Amino acid sequence: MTEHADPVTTPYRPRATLRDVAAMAGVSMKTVSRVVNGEAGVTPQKVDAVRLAVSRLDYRPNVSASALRRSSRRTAAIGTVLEDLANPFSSALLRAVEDVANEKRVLILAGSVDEDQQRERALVRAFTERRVDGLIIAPVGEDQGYLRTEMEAGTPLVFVDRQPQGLLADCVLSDNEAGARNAVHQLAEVGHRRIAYLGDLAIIPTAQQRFAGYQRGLLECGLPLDPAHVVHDLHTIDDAARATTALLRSEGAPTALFASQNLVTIGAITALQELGLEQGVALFGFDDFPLADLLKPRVSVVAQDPAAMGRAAAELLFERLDGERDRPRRILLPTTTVLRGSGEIPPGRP
Amino acid sequence: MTEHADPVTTPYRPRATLRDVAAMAGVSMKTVSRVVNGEAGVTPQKVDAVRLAVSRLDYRPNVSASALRRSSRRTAAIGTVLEDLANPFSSALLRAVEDVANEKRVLILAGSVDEDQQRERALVRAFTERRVDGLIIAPVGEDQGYLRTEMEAGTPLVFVDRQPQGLLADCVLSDNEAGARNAVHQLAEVGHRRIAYLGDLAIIPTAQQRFAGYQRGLLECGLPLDPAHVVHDLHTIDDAARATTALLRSEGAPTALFASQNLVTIGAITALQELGLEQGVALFGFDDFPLADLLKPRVSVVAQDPAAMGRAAAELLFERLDGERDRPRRILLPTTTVLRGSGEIPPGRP
DNA sequence: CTGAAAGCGCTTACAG
DNA sequence: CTGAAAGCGCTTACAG
Repeated sequence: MTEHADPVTTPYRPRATLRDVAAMAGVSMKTVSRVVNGEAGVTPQKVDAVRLAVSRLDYRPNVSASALRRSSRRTAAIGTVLEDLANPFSSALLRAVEDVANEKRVLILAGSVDEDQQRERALVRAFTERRVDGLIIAPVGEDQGYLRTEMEAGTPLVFVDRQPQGLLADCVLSDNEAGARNAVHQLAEVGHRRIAYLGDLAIIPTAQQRFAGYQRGLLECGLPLDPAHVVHDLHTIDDAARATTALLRSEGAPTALFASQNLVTIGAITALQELGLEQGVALFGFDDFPLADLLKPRVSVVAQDPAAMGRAAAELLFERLDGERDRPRRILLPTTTVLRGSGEIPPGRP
Repeated sequence: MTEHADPVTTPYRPRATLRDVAAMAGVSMKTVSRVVNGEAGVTPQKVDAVRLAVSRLDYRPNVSASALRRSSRRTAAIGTVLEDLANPFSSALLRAVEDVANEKRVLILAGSVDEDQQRERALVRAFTERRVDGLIIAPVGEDQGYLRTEMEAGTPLVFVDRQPQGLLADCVLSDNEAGARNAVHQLAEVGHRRIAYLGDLAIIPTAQQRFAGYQRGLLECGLPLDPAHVVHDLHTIDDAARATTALLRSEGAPTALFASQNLVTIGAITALQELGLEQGVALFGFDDFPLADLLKPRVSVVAQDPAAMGRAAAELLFERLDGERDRPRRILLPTTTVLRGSGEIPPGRP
């Protein structure tokens, strides 16, 4: 009992085990196991004795130990690998995953990758070494083939936001291209002919899709693609603000801006406000954000639904855990064009 | 090998174990264990043989199984219990915890309690049943005494945002009272004498502290506390907007508003904009929020630093895990008064 | 330097 | 209805 006592500091009181409960209740470990797991076929008398001992010892079963021995081998935990737990997109997605998992009494291990391939692999490895029952991943690496063994071992994998490469697996995506295209159509309809593209890192697949949608939109509207109006690789608010300022001060400045992502949109707004042009230049953002409708002008956006993505991904995952063995599914969620004002500003006079 | 084969669907390929690696490498399990854990004293020849087998079998050690046997009993995972993983405060805090934990190669189990005591206990129980190495908790329950056994068993506990009740443990708090008091002083300095309080659920300890700060501020500035200007129990944007509208339409309406929380501030802004009063009524919010400085007027706030809270909490926790056995510490983080414009609007003429 | 035996906390597969 | 023995995947504590 006191074998682990530390001579220097107060010893910790070791946690009670199944064996301790059995000893106190005067039954076998197997009987305690039955009671704790709610199995039928135990005398009410013994059930009471076990319950009493459990509560006296404040016994907490060791779920890891039981998972180790159980035939299902389930740990009742899933891993969620996201871009950045602090950003609104990732955190809304995570919360939706949590809500679905919670109904199944499953816990969430979560981590941020920050656009770093190494980190993606390190997190996945750490999660699989804990034998999570499944993984939801917003992939950043260029190849997810390293997950093949994991899939073959029966761990369901669902990718969100971006498609996996080098691996066939379930995924849940936003229709990035259609969303961007719609924004361009909307701006063209108001009369814009010089619509700039402000894009995130060009290596990001979703950024590529949004750029493709921008190009298609221009084409469909009979507008030329002006390379001077295309800026890639904006990853922070400051990046975007600087690029916007430069663009608007240039010869033949655009009359409308399409910002391919949250932070880029905010950077563009910052620049527009500094230049006093927020009512004079149209702006469309990809991704909605809190307070977009309290700004002046209110900000028009192509909205994704991160909560719906998280929910869909979690539901796919749990279907797999329930035995669904169909071929990989690909869920494409539509975006919503939200007209609030900034996207409807007409072109000014040249 | 094929004992678990399922006749109906493709069988999963069972994951390789230490035993499999040992067999393939032609060494004992103990030797594989040594290599995998980087222990010295193994012939380079055998190290190579083991490494080869590990990579051929794509062997992933089972961390739960090893934790079960290890004397330290560490699982290299901590639990984080927060209000709502989707809100900016919780998610910024979580991300900071993650960054500290990541350096220690420790994973995060996370969950939301949504102001629900039952959920707090259920999450804590689920985490402890997985034998997390420590817990960071933003408590909502009125009593955390149920965690005593856990503490005695040696699991470090750090509370954030709110103080634990019925339990002495480390905690990291914002100085809510001082922050609210400072806001009132600021508003009074500009000339306001009728400053309304818009508060969150009165049962929330931090709301109580902010209300106390509001009262103290009024007292110190020689202003009367007008019960008609105090509204409690606003928990959503809509609640706050409605209350603000009612307040501003009433006889002897306030000339300044103190909003005790994020969503309440946003609700107040919504109402002010609808009434066209955003430039005529002063507003101070507790808690900063993204875009506060892009609104018109820019929103003055008492800023907390959720990332600093998360970092401090995680650092406390890891100090405990490193053996620190001092008495519980209480870290009180100061707030920052950020003057942006809305808090400096002077009172209009009555 | 290496490995056989025992055991972490629990469940399985039996036998009674 | 109940329990003794074996074993999940790994590390400990030894012995050689």
